[in-house]
Amino acid sequence: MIASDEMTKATGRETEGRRERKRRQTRERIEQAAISLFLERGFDVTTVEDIAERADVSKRSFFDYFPSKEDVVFAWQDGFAEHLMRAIASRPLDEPVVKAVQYGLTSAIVSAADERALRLGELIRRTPVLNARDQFKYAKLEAKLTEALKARSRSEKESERMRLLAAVVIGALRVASERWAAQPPGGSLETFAHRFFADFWKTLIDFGNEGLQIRPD
Amino acid sequence: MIASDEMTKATGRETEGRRERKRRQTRERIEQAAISLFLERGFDVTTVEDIAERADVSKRSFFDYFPSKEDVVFAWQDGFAEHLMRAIASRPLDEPVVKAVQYGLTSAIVSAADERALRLGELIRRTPVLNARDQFKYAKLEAKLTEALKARSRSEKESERMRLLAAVVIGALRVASERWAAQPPGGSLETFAHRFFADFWKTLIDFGNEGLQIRPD
DNA sequence: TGATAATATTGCACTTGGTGCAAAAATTTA
DNA sequence: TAAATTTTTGCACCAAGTGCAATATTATCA
Repeated sequence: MIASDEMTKATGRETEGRRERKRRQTRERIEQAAISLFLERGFDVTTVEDIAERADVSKRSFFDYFPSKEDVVFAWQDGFAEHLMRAIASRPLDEPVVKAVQYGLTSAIVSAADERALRLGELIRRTPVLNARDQFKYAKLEAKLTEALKARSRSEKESERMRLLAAVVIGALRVASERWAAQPPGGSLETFAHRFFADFWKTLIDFGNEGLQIRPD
Repeated sequence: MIASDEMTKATGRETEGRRERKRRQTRERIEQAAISLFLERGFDVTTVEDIAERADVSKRSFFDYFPSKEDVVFAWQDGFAEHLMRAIASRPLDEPVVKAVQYGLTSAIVSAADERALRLGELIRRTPVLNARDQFKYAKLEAKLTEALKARSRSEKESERMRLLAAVVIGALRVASERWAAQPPGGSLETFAHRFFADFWKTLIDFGNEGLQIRPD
């Protein structure tokens, strides 16, 4: 139990008994074994037995730590949605939603982008079944974002707009992550995000204006 | 072989030998058996053997017609992307892209929305694994749309904008399908689509304007 | 400390989706 | 009718995942 405070590596070591510690260690061992095997050989050709063997646990135990093979790849991402929710909730209520979203997303992105994320991103991109699941993650993220935004809105009308904002902004997130991956590495992610969003809002206006010109054929 | 001309029910019956005819009939039998079982009992609890039995073929033969259980649900959707591509390609090149997209999408939606689509939509919505795959479909659709739009654009700059347009518009499609499903049935889909888009473009402008106000904290 | 309760780990049998292959059945062609 | 082609099937097999009961480990408390 209690996977809630994995962040308490330094602070809560006193309260972490042998049981919790061993369980955490085992989980980390499994995760490391799995990821390294995935990167070495590929996701599909790596069997759960391979992973279990390298992590020195039984195949059955693997499923006691992760509900599926795929979940090993995506477990670390779980924090992203939570971070985003918290970041948005922490913005002042009188702030324009769009601004709250931009800052929330930027904060979540920056905190999630590390070395491992890049390598896993590569793996996900070149593995169809992981790719599919990644899209599902975006959908769930969109749902959570919608929820967070609706919580800020006062009218029904505004709520409907928030659903649209979430959809549009998660779409932007997908594009942004593509562009960031295609960029020469080393740049500042904050700067990139800021520029991307600025361009994005401008482009939205262009699209909107073009769309408003449309008259029935 | 030859799944290419399934539309030739009336016209090409002379050229369709016993082999092709039986194969088509078997495929339809399997599909019907599967869908009806999915709707009766649910997707997860229906086994391929159940389907094969109701369709009176062997389990092995099922996989000769469909690569996976999920594919039975999504096979019919394959036409959507093609229709969209064709619809967009048929719009005049000097037409604003946004207009071409709106009309292309509307056309594809209208042609795809039938009785079966609604019931399958319900099934997909309440079955997580199908839901995931559905999201993947959207992603692939987005990729195809991007491709179609980039084919229309002349500059690199414009190409990048097209990637954004595709993302934003497919996001809109997701929201639109939600709203349509939540609506009292019986209305005109064309009218609904037209109104939705009009509202959508206006909302984009609002979001864009809000976004442009953002200054660094 | 030692007994006992709680939890973690494992082995094992089982179900299901999916594939490869070769034999058998149906269909077309000569 | 015989030969060639395609379809269908049976069968053995692999891998993901689950349920369950037995065992081992750790925590608790008298």
